[in-house]
Amino acid sequence: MYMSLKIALLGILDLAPMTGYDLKKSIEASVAHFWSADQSQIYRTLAALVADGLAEVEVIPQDGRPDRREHHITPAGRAALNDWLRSPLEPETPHDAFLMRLFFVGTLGVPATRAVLRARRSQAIAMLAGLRSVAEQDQTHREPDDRAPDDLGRRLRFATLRNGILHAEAELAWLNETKEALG
Amino acid sequence: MYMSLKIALLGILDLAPMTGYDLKKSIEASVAHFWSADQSQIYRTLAALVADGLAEVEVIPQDGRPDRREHHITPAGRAALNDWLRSPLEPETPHDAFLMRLFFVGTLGVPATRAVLRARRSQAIAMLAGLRSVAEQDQTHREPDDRAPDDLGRRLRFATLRNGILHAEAELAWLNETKEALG
DNA sequence: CACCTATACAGGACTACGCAAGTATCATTT
DNA sequence: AAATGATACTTGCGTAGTCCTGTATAGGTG
Repeated sequence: MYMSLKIALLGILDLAPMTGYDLKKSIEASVAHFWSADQSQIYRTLAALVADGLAEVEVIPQDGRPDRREHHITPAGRAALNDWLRSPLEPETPHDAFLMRLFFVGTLGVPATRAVLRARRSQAIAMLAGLRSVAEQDQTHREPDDRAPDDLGRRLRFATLRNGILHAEAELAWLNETKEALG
Repeated sequence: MYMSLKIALLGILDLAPMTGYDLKKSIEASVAHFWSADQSQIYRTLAALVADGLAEVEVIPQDGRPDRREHHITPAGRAALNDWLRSPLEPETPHDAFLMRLFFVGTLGVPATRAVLRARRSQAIAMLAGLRSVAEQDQTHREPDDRAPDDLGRRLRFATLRNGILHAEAELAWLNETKEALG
């Protein structure tokens, strides 16, 4: 959890300098399946990066529109990013509201329990469909004979999608198993 | 995310009245695989429940030790719990620091990427072993001919463990697939 | 012409949470 | 005799995050 939005911003700024506004859109377009951030939180975190010397602002005047405050990653920022990427992963403490619901819903009886499981099933199916369509586009837009230097990065971005897909499938398998176990 | 610790506390207090201290231990013993909470956060949230009329305190003097401030769920608390259990599940916005790491680690090259995946593998194996041992104890301690009124609750508590196990297995399967994909 | 959307940012109010330390006493262990 | 661990709760500090509102202006749509 710690520092993760800072890292997300540094990681994206490492690919290209951009404004807070651009970052918000970039997050929605590329890492939304495993991370999300509020607009105001992005601006605040960006200000923190600048304060820490990890990013710098280049003001680009525009007419009509507000100035672009384009943020560039600094060498210190790149070092902080790389340090974090190589640091040990702290095992995350789980917070799963759905499992909590299931844990306690038994007192309301079998019909209420089934309703909770059905709702989860709908969500899992929607999630799976969303991930699959993004993954297909990813496969389609890919050059057939890609020997580009960012080939590793592309494979890894695809792998994060596959992760979501396999977990969504596991969730559906678990839902079937659990439905059976309720008789 | 919202209200979930309140719900966890109400859910546990619905089974038996207890102190904040007891709640901390109860959470560690029963829902730790999908929820965790800091001690001070438990006390704060408990105070909020009392302020909202969802729980009441019964002070039980003890000699030597501090008084037990035993918290009991109120009818309003039970109603709030049941309302939440029947409310629609808000789809959770994901925050997965590991996938973020993987997404950006490509710039550091294949060896650093493999290191990240290996670390994840160790964690997944440890997680799986932990869940399996809890699940086995659960199976063993269970009465063979259980027709108790809380049979549904017991099955659901077991189902939350199975959920964790299936996801840990899915994670390992994904790790194997991803390792292959890196060549 | 009114409304909506996009671009671009700022700031307050609030919730949730974790870490750390402090207060107090008894029982057990070294 | 001193350290530790269990019971039981409190307080302060800092981080991370959301929601909502406000400030501008340009361009397109009904």
